[in-house]
Amino acid sequence: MQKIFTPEQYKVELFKDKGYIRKECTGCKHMFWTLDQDRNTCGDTPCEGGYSFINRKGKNWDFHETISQLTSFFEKHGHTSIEAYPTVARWRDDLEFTIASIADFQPWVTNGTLDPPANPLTVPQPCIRFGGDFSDTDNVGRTGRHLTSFIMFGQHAFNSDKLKGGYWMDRCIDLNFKFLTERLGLKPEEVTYIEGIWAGGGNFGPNLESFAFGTEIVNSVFMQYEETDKGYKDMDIKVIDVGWGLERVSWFSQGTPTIYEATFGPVLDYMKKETGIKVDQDLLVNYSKLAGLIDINEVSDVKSARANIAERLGYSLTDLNSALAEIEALYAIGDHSRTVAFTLADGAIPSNVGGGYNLRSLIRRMFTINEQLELDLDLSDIIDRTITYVSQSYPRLKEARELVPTIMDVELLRHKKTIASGRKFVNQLVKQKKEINDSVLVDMYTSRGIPPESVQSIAMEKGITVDIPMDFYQQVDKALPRVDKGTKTKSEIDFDEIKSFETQKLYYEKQHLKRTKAKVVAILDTGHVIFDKTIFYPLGGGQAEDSGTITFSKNNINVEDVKKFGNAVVHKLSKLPKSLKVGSTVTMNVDWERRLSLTRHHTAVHIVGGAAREVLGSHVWQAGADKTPERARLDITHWEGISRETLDEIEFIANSVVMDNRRIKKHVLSRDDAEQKFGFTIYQGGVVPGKELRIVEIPGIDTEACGGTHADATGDIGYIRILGAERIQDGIVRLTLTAGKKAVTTAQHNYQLLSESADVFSVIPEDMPKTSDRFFSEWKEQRKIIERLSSQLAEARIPQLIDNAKSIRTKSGRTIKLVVTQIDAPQVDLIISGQKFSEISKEDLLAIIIGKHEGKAMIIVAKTKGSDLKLSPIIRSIGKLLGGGGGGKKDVIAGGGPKIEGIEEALAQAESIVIENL
RNA sequence: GGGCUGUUAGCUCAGCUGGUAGAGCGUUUGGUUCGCAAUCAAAAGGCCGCGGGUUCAAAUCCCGCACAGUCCA
Repeated sequence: MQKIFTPEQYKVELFKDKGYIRKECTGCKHMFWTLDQDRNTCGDTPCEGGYSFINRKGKNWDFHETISQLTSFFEKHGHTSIEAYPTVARWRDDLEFTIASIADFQPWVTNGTLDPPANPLTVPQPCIRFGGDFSDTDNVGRTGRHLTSFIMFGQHAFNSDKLKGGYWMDRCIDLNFKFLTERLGLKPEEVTYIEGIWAGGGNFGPNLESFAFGTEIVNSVFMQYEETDKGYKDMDIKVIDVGWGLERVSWFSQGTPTIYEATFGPVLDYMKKETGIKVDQDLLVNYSKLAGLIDINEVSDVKSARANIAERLGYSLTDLNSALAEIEALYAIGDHSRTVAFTLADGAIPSNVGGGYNLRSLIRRMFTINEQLELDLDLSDIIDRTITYVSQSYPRLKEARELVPTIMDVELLRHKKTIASGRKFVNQLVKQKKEINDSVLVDMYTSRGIPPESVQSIAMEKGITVDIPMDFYQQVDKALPRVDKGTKTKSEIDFDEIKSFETQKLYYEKQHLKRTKAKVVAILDTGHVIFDKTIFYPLGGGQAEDSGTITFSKNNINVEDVKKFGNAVVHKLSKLPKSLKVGSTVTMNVDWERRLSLTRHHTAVHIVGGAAREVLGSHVWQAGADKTPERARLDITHWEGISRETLDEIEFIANSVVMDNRRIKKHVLSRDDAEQKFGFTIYQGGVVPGKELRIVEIPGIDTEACGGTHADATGDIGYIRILGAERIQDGIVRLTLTAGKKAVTTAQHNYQLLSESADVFSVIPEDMPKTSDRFFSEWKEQRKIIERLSSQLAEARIPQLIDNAKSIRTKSGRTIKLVVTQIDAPQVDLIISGQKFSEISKEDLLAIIIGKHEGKAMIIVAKTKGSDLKLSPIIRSIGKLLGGGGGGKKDVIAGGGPKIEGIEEALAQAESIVIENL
């Protein structure tokens, strides 16, 4: 593979024109390009011995200025600036969050299905990375440069035969050089370019990284090849993928000690003022220059890297840590606040699963930092200030403003509960004198969420030392089940085979067409058929596919499945007549009842979603939906369960919209117009790429980009009934609903249930709650009375039992008094009798009570309290006669069996069994 | 998506390898006290989350479900 990357390939026009020299770095041995004859190192941080731009006087661009500098520069050079995508990557099933600017265009634009919104383009894309090399969360704040959210200012050009406007390496590096020198003010000889190979996601290509003053400023990637089974080949669409790290550019231009001062500006200043935290500025600057050497890829333990730096600065590690701890805490909070603001604004909710879990962990980290360093910051307020600052460039962050305090309160409460329960659990272990070993620590962490450090400090208070094993997280990993990466089920249809076909979609153009003629254009090897046009709606957008029949030469053939691949709609038929050929004309008939029901459910889902947003708040996003003819499901983001009262409220609004009989507008708009007019909430089902969007607008309640079938007016739905809500996971509530005829039959069925129940009590349905409540409390009262009475009854038997005792002599020569009797009563009853007997009787008394109750035989054997008689063998022998057994450890033991016909024999043999066994 | 915990009195929780459901706090009543705090005594308060199964017998064992917590992807 290396072979294809020749020096010639990297030699762009700029290098030729300006006379760049290609050299090998004496440090890292990488090849690099420079104008400086005398330069021997590539420019990368380790090779330069740290950052030299810190405290350097530069252009001093703050966050917002950096965005506008980059935007205006590229606009000037023919790029279109598009609005950033949400940070929650709804349009992708392989990502939770947007992690790079190019992610906006994957997979549809990069695989050629859809044209890019503009070419070339730039996009100031906020990206979220909770882990990985770029932003190991634990180290955010400590390395001076890591962030959990950052703006990747994407500079992209798409190159293919069809697309216009693309460019390749020459122009890209030319622009790069212009920006660095003309805008950022660097001297040409200060900039170096390092050759590299970038690979990811099955693609690879050359890249050139731009360096100056000991830091990488930007990486220009040229996605050119894709890996296949037979090696590699040229991509159909070659992509310029340049992600300008916005914060990094801003930091470079300001020369502040860390990226955090450069990025969080006024928010960081406020936190410093509020907490009174001051830092030794010289130390911070000196530390920061060297901090660039911390390579978290190679030095997994940041500690050892810091120890190294401490030594070079003439500090002990402890002193360095304590000198920087507080300011680093503020950095981390600044970073986390921004990430929380971005993700909440785009509809993420903290959760126990998925990306929401990352968000929760991050919020908890904020709490922990705030507590441990006793910063006493109002975190909701910090996030709010972050929103104020960042929203100057990203106005939609303001969406999160209302939600922030609620979410933070809910999360804080939860966090406190977890900590409290951990404390209790540890105290218990200490009290029980149980050893707190490694496996206990692992268990505490994985099933209760209590980190080992907490266990340690709680145990410490009790004077117990707990050692945390060095490989703790490896042990955790080991304790977890191996994750079975499910292989994707391959579609039986070969996409390449049908890529070129395009079916006219009459289900959009003539939505009410129940019947039409169509011509076969292809019959696939798999037996699927493609027609020139279709009225069958294919599975998609959470809406089930249509069914119906195809009439061909007087045959009615069922349509079993309809799917869409690219622009082709593929039908699976129940049978394939031999005479059916390409060119044959058929008649299509759609099952209209089914379609109508699906349509009503789909529109109902939009209305209910809008109503939920109205009632619960603007944080409500669709997290999934499913519509079948029977019912519809709508998953929405919300942090708590929804009560029936609230559901009723939502249902009421939804039905008011239905009764308004509002006209539903369906129009195709350009993406820009649609976003401009309706905002990003149109992407409830995910961002749909492409220049044009099909917009379904239900005035006053909901507008979405949607490809489903919809009613013409809300009144067509008839009636919407929300059946229930369940929390399918933290942060997501699933609403189940029906519409139209199904809603009516459901309501009828519900009433039937009520009325049948009411019949049982012979009351009218209205009285049911009162009546069932009365019956339940009466039942409870009576149960108590029965208990009391049977206990009295059981007690009353005792004197008689003792009087009837008969003296016997056992095999071992012991004399005891025995009473054998039959009492038919519940077991509990007999046990009470036995117990009273045991308490009252003196000398060696033994009672055997045999009885039947509810078709089963039971035995109680009771001895005088404190006597040493062994009862188990006796009850087992008698139990055998009844087809069962028995046992116990106290003075009164119980047993029994299903054979009630054995009772007489048991009574008869009881005495001899006692003699035999004692 | 895959695991692991948990669910018992109004609250916080015990309940060991199946054999009559318990404690502390709170509540009510009564005593001591001018009254309160405090303290003593007594009482009330449980479909042992729901549904199945195993067993003579299930809060306890097994299987579903619901709800809650938590870890990993």
